[in-house]
Amino acid sequence: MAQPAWDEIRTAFQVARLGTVSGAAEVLGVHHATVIRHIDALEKTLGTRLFQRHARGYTPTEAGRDLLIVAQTTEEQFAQLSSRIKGQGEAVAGELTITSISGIADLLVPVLASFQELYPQVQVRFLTDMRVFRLDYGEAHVAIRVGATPEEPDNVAQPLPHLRTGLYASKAYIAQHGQPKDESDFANHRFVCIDSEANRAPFYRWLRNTIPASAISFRGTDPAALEEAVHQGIGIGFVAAYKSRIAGNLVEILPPRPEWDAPLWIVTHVDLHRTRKVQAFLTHLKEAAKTWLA
Amino acid sequence: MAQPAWDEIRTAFQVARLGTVSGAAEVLGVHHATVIRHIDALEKTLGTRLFQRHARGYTPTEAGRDLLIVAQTTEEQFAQLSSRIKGQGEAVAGELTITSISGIADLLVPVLASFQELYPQVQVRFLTDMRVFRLDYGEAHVAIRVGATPEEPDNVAQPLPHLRTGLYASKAYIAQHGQPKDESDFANHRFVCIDSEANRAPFYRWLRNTIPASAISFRGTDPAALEEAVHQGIGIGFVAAYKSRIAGNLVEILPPRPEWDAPLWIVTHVDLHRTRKVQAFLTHLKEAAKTWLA
DNA sequence: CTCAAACTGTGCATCAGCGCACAGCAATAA
DNA sequence: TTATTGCTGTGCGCTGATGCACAGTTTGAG
Repeated sequence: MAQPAWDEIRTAFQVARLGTVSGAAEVLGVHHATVIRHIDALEKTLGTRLFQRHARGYTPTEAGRDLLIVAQTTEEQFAQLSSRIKGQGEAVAGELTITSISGIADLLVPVLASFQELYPQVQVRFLTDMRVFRLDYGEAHVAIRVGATPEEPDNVAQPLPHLRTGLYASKAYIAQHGQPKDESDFANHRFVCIDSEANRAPFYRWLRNTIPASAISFRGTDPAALEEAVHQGIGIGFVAAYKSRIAGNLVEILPPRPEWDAPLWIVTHVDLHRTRKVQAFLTHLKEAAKTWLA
Repeated sequence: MAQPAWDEIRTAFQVARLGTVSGAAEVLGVHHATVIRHIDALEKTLGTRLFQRHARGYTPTEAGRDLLIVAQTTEEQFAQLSSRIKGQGEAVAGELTITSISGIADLLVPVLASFQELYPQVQVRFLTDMRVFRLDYGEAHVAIRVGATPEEPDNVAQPLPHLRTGLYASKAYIAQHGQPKDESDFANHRFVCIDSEANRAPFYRWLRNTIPASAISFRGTDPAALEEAVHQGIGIGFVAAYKSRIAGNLVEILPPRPEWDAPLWIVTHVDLHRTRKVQAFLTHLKEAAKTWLA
């Protein structure tokens, strides 16, 4: 059975509220003939008269009064919704979904925490996964990406300070195997490396080219596991510079080199990029990123 | 500030619910291009994106999810309203407003009582006044009129048994003044008459023509007062035949004559005449009217 | 009684919104 | 890889909804 058009209900609502076709037409900003046609159409689909017509106006029938009550609340609901939506583009509140690879979670979580402290009405969702979340599917407001420049057409990408990586060993490893004198000594040591040949991280390519396979004593697929291996003294491996500073039990074998740097990107979808909530987070993140260099 | 069109909100609601433009178009029975245009227009008036567009569909933003929730309840409200209105034309329930002149209230009230007993879900409003209520202003569902054939264009009028009127005196009057032997004796008696010369009731025209003014000892404007005067023994006067039967303290001076009869009419507005509720009352009233003759 | 104002109602011309058709893109299966 | 399916997006032609003008009615004031 045919459902009535919502616009016709709104027209009927104004007629019931004001009592005249002309008044409703003025409020709705249409010609009064349009109002009459809406009412006629609505009554036809409902199969009942909504109004008693007379020369001085329309008086609602029982059904018309029923519609008046229902549409009244609808009117209010929509008005609230409208102003809420119009306002929320300007308000820093509601959900804010951030995504990144899990490897840099400990870098971001403090930023998220301080951001939430700054804007208590924001509910932060922090999604990390091996796969790349898609902004154009609305999966997140902001993505932190590491690696090559994002090329998606509808995304806006902004650079963050590069993620510096150096070669480290734990104090436990040094105590057991000593510290390499120079690069020629590396063959006599034990290294930790990613298992995948396909991994395109520049420092692992360097490692595969420089270190003989025999010196690589631990391989794994999970970056977090490799990092833990370095901490446990299993071997020498690459660790992000900021993590080594936090850890305290690591000895720098080779300092970070520019060619090992991984570019960090803030990526947002064009549609959401302009909103004040996203902008607030972006400035906050960029501000926090300055301290990463120190 | 411009309010969004309700139809566009409904379109956006279906898109948010189904996730695709095409799906919403099919449900709404319009072309998918129309759906896209509605969304674009709605987002423009709201000044915010409601959906993230991608090749596989539309995923709602925060604002879109907000709209989804609000419009969801609206959808349900309207569906309920729609079926309620569609059904109520067929249901004998809700308000039923009856109107008549106050003079025949006691004739109608028993009918109303038994009707309400028959259909307990009906709430009866019984309006009586000196003025004639106007059906085309929606003041009542059914009017009981007495007198000339109603001529209003949008009203449907059905005849009821004529209202018979006779000349009566109370037993108290008879005890004091005796009973008139014949019409020539009327000049020696006391009569009760309406005060207005303009009153067109046929029996009062007869009275004004037949009874000398000197014999009319009580005049008034309110029919109820005149009737009470007859009961109190002030004089001989016209009383509806059915009332004299009920009263029991009245003596018939002249029996009802056909030329004194007042036509009774059931009048309804065309728009409401077809509804089952009104029809139910009409049949009930006509059935009850048959007993008035007995 | 007459006039003016306010309202409904309708035929007609116009224009905006609609459906249509096609292009383009993404995902899935073979 | 290629073919297929299902989706979005857009220009074009047309239909149906809209605005306009005028007629008819009622009400209230002078």
